Amino acid sequence: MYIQLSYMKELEDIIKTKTDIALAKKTVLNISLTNVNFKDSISHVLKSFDISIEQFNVLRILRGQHGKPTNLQDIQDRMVSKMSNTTRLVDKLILKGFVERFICEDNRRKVEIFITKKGLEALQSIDPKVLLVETELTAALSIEELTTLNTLLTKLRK
Amino acid sequence: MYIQLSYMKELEDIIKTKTDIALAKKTVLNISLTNVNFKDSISHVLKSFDISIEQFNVLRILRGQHGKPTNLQDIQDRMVSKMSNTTRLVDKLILKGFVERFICEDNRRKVEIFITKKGLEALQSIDPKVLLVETELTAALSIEELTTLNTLLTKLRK
DNA sequence: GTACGACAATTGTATATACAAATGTAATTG
DNA sequence: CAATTACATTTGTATATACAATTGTCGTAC
Repeated sequence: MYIQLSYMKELEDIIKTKTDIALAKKTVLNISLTNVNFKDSISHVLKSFDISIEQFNVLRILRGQHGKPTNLQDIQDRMVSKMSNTTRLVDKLILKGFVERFICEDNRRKVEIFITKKGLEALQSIDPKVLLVETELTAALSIEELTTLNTLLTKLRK
Repeated sequence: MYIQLSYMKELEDIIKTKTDIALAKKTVLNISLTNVNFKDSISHVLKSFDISIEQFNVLRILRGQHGKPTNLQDIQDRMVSKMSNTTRLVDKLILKGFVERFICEDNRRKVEIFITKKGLEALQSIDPKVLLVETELTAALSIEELTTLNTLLTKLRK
């Protein structure tokens, strides 16, 4: 009887563990698959504007500054995926005329980056297209379900 | 009264739309952030084994074949993020001695790729470390919550 | 005020990825 | 059976990313 109980307990642990394993792996895979889907769709939209997702994100960060100067570190800290080499990403945006870069007079080690009128106009034409895709991408879930999803994702990163 | 009702209706629509917008954008961002978190942690573990996530995934696909020959297209179809150039990824794995490549005798256009003993051994030592990280990454949610999360993610991709 | 460490950004280099063009093989069609 | 098309992979090239080393600037301690 003792043996049986011990055995049962062990088996329960194994089953529970295996469920945990499967769930953990499944979740990581599921997030990855969903992210690939999202990224592909949004990249596809941005492609016609000759801009990458990261460049788009940086432009939006700069717009959110409302003219306040932004240096490279600020940008990097606020970027979704901390990519190395924000310098060269900004270079690309400068080449396209979407941003300007000045040396900070208070601290000559820093640079100040501003979005240009052209950059703001580009964002204005891109925004609705991206929004449309984002809405389509999440259309399969109700508002309640999306809210739950966001709550769980936020909790997951705690 | 008519005007008021009409106005109310309009406002409701605007609020609803704005909520939708916020939720759609928030969800896309949340997935991206979570994915970056996951990827960073797993990459960090794999780094000590001198292997990338994509290489690790391909090795696992090959192991899942249990000796059945696998060609490049099969691998590509089963990869999470359809990267171009599986050829060069396999090249890296060959250099490390983790896989072997043969020309398929039935159809000389195809190549057959197998995981080697060394590759299987590498996977065996990597697996528990990755599993540990995956478990830690999902530890903030209960089994019920993780199940809900997976259900929602799956539904989202439909 | 000069020597030192810390800071902010840039540059160099290796590797990774995306996409198009090219190579070699097989199947099909007249 | 020669020519054409489709298939499976590889190669070329441009761009992107990761990481380390370097440059120029600032703050501080002596």
